[in-house]
Amino acid sequence: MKASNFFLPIKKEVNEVSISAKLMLKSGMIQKLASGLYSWLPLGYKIISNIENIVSEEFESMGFNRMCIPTLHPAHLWQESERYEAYGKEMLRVNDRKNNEFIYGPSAEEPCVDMVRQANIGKSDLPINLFNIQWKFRDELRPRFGVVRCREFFMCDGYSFHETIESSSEFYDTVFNGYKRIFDRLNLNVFTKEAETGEVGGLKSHEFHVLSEIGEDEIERDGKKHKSLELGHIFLLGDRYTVPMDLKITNSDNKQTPLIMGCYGVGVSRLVAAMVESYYECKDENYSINWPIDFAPFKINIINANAKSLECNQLSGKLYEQYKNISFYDDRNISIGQKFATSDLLGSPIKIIIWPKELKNESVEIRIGNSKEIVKIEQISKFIDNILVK
RNA sequence: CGGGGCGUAGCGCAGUCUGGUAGCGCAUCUGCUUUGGGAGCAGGGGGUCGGAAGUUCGAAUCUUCUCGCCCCGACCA
Repeated sequence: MKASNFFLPIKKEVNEVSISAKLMLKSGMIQKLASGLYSWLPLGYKIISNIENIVSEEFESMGFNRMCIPTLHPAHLWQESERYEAYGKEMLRVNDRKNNEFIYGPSAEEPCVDMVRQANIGKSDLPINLFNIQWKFRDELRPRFGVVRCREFFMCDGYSFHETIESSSEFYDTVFNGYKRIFDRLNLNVFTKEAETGEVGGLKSHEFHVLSEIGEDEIERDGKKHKSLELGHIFLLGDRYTVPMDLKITNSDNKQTPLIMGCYGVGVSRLVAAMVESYYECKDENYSINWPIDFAPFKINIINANAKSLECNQLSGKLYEQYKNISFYDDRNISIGQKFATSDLLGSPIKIIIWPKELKNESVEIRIGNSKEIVKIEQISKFIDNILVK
């Protein structure tokens, strides 16, 4: 991507409490539309999509099938499970033109049960493991910290259907371990804790937390109090939904038995904030982000230090052609200071700076994290490829 | 839901107490000079002060109502 073709509205000043919200707004990742509602601008959308892909891959590798449930659900499904009343004001209720009642889903247990129910399944179809990554809405009392506690958020939610508690419980453990892999891949240092099943209900649940300034729970660690932020929550639901919604199969004794269900959530949009929160750096009041190479919005940032130099333009353009799909090429005719400021917020792990003076020695500067090296032009590909392979 | 606060140009703010029809920084536009960490100079454009009603000769400023937003608490899979 060329800077001149990319909508990246960087702001110098934003008024926000949390660092992640500040940086996400500043760097042009998101924009506030209303309280608790954020638009994802091109940069932010790349990041959330990368994370979505990682989460999706891991869910598939655990044995889930990806599907997609609409954001609007008919109210009657939620009346069947008796959560329509229980959810209270957090649930957004809307009517269509025929005055039928709908809700904007805060979760999707009910429609997912309905999906399986409609399929008229038998014992031999089990287990069934489904997930979707979809926008959810909860009308929070007090949205805060940008996309950390917002009203419309992007959530990955998995649902499992088994014949017995034993097999459901076994799968629960598979997901428990799968979650650890997801957070490992995202370089987030999570810990788990047993939790109340609360509104969702069921037999047991575990939460996945990361220590964070913007956490909303308080926990004790090494005798000290820390704030922690919940990123995931898994539930062994038993027959909490399958009994009231009448989802059952005929077992080998020719008896009708309710399916045993599990549900597994990960806050994808919240993950972005958690990651910004853990990858930012601050030097002399200048904030920068350092994205790990696996999910950086752009792996390579090509910085043309002088867009008026024919030689600089030629080499920059050539490098851009070579790494087009993974790079951001700052081709603008602006001061180098502004390009570095943009670069700091973009957070690419590999930065190639084409300086006129270095170019005279047939070299460019390459920065990886906080280290810099002068690399001969003919060595660039080798140098870069070596880092990309790792 | 209780307490506090804010709403003035795209963004960040001053002006409100003590009424006299708006100002600063950044951004933006034009020109010239610049380009090794958010360039400099000169010139220009953009708001009628969240909305409504009221008081007044006159309201960003005072009064009332209303909408939106934020912070603390409570709440939160």
